[in-house]
This record gives sequence, C-alpha cells and structure tokens, in this order.
Amino acid sequence: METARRTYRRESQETRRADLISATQRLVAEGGPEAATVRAIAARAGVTAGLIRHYFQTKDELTRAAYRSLMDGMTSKGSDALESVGASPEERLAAFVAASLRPPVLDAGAVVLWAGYMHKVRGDAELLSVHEQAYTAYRDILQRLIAALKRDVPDTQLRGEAIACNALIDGLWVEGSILPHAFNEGEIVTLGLHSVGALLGVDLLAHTAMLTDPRKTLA
Amino acid sequence: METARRTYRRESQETRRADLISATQRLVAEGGPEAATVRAIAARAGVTAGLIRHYFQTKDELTRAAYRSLMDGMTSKGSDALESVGASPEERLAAFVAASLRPPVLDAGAVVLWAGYMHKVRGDAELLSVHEQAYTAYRDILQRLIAALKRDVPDTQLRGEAIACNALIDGLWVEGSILPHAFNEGEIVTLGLHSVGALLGVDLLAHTAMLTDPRKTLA
DNA sequence: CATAAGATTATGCACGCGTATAACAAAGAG
DNA sequence: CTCTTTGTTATACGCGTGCATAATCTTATG
Repeated sequence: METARRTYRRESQETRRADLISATQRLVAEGGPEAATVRAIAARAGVTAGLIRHYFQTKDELTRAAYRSLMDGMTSKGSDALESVGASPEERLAAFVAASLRPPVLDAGAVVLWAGYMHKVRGDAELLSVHEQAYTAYRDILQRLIAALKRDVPDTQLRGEAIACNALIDGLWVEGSILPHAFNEGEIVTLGLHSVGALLGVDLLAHTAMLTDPRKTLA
Repeated sequence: METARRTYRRESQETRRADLISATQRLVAEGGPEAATVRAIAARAGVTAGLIRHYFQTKDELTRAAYRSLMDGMTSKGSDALESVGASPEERLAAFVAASLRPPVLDAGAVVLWAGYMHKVRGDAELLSVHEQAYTAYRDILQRLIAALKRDVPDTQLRGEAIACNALIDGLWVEGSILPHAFNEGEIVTLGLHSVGALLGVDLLAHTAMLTDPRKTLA
C-alpha cells in the first residue's frame, strides 16, 4: 500500500503568513498557548508542520508576529468605529469607548489570547516593545479624543486622564469578557461610558445614539 | 560506584503542600506556565518529582490550588492594609486602593502568574468558580468601603461604582506592573487615588498620609 | 529496640514537542 | 515541452513532558 503524497497548491507569501498567524491566534484563543503547537497550527492552516519553518525562522518568530497582529487589530477596531460617526468630540469618544467594550473586541478568546502572551512579554525584549507600542498607540488615540473635548486642561492632566481611562477600559474589557454572565446586558458598555465621563467631567451617555447600532465589521 | 539514595526529612502535609504551591507560583511568575513542569516544581521545592503525585492527584490539581492561593493572597494583602489605618472612610478606601497599586501586589511576576492561568479559567469549571469568587470578594470589599463614604446613593449605583473602581484598579495594576518604566515614581498610586476619587466624587489624595509609609508585609 | 506504616525517592515508559533535512511536485521561464 | 526554482511534504531525531510503579528510608508507636 503506497502512501500517496498529499496534493497542494502554492500560495503567496502574504497569504501563507497570514493563514499561519490566524491559525495561531485561534488556537491560543481556544485552548491557551499550550494548544498552539506547530503541528496544530499547521493542521489548522491546512498545511504540514514543516512549512512553518519555511516562513518563520522559529516558532517564537511566528508567536511574535501573532501578538503584533493581535494588538494592532484591537486598536484598529476601536478607530474603525470613529469612521462612521459624527464630528462631536463627545460622540467620537463615546463611540471609541463603546467599540472597545463590545464584541468582537469584548471577547473571552481575545482576552485569553492577550493573556497568553503576557509572560512572553517579559524577557523577550522585542515582544515587550511590541506591547509598549501597541499600548501607547491605543492610549494616544484616547488622549487625542479626550483633548478634543476642549475643556482647557493642562497637558499633564490630559496624560493622567488618558492613562486612567485606558486602565478603566482594560479592566472592564477583561472581566466583561471572562465573566459575561456576571453583568447585565449592555451593562459593561453603559458603565464604561458613564465612568469615563465621570473621570473627565462630561456626560458621554447623552451622546450615544450608536449604542443600538447594527454590529461593526469583524475583520 | 553506587548511587547513594538521597536523604530526606518527612514534613507535615500542610508544609509540603504549601511548599509545592509556592514553588509552582514562583516558577510561573518567572517563566510563565510552561516553566512550571513537575520536575522544575519538585526541584524548587527541594523534593523529587514523584512526590507531587503523592499530594495532588494530578498536576492540574496542583495548578488549581496555586491559582486559588494566588487570588486569595491578592485580596488579603489589600485588606491587610486596612488594619493599620484610621477610621475615616476616605482614609480606609485610600489605603485599600494604594495597597493594591504598590508592591508586592503591583508586580510583574504577579501579573504574569495571574495571566498565565487566564486560559485555564475558561473550560475548567472549578477554576472559573475560583476566579469568580475571588473577583467578587475583592469587589465586595471595595463596595463596602465605598458605601461607608455615606454619600447617600442608591444601591444600584453603588454596584456600578464598585465594578468601575475595580476595573480601574485592575487596569492600572496590569500596565503599571508590566511597563514600570513607562510611569513616574508613584504615578500609578497617585493616579489610582485621584481617579477612584473622581469616580466617586470624593478627594482621596487629601486622605493619604500613609502614602510614604514603610513597606507592608510581604507574606 | 523492634515493627509497621507511609512519606519519599528512583526508575521507566509512552507520548508530544520543536527542529532539521531530504525528497518531491507545482508553477513560471525559455 | 523541458528545465529550473522553490514552495511544500515527508520522515526522523533528540529531548522533555506527565504519569505510573516499585524500591527504600524516615518516623511514630509500642
């Protein structure tokens, strides 16, 4: 009985890398980092294990790429929400906050994926820099949206407000994702808007017509 | 050359279990979950690998015990700070918040340890319940401290405030631990006190004589 | 001091991991 | 239509893992 060699198609480098990264992310989200073995990743991506080393020098390199992709995606999903919304500063800030506290950003898989890389961030200098850049990028968007409120506050206060709002959103994101049934429908979004408003001295809940919107893009 | 059998001492069940749990926690904190192999844990605890199975039916059982111990410890370190402080509600709340945002609670190892268990929390019903209990316990302490402020607010608002303050503290705790150099000395504590105060409409920074205290117990 | 009990060590196994390398085949070039 | 390139598969190796079991040493008890 001859073992027939498996047939395959050649794909572009970008496609293959994206497939492998996506497979890695889905596996980590589902079963934690230990589920993302090279064999499992390859199977999920529809290739054989050896191919991973053709596109990434080592598994760690694939890991880093997956983390970078995750962090970039989370930030960009927030800013996507700014596209389809009015020009009022309060409205824009509210849309950004709400988008960060709703699926697909608010998602247990995303939290697990994020948490799964946490320990690698220490010790791996390159990953740490990826994390820091992503964190700063998100916070900067937030700070710009806050600054646009034009309440005439000094820059140093602005920085503190951005850090605090970021932390608040992060905390709600984690617990809201992991313990969804511990909160009422929409409670996390409402709480986020109300609390960010309280931190900044504005009323965001009044500027949130988009709260009952059809869902956003999942890409 | 005969290999001499290693000499050992018998220890109480509590001691051995505590040692193994502590070894597990330290290893995860240092190198992530994958560093906590049965052999590494045993070596760190000063025993041989087989002994683990004498005290825990499976490695997962040890893992659960370690997580439970971690969560309990974080909450209790916060409430410890309440012991040595005055009776003013603001002062007590400020002490609790500050303790949660300072070492040894604010610590990269602790965050990594916490994050390392995140994915196990999903899927493992028992771990999930441990997590939920710990989260609720911490939040309840917070809510009681907030209620003691006696601002005469309805219970449902109280609940929301506790969730938001908890999230804020969590978020500051994570980023403050992982990116310590991204913040100025004491900035996280000050920001936490200021922001929690803003959420509740009180001034906590005015009630924080203990900010420059000698360090707390590390137990 | 003898004895029993069980805490602890020692050894081995089967399996899955990441990596290396060689054989193969798909696709473009001439 | 053949040749060359290289994306892709296939196979194997060495190592570390969690777990099982047997041997042995410590300690409590009488």
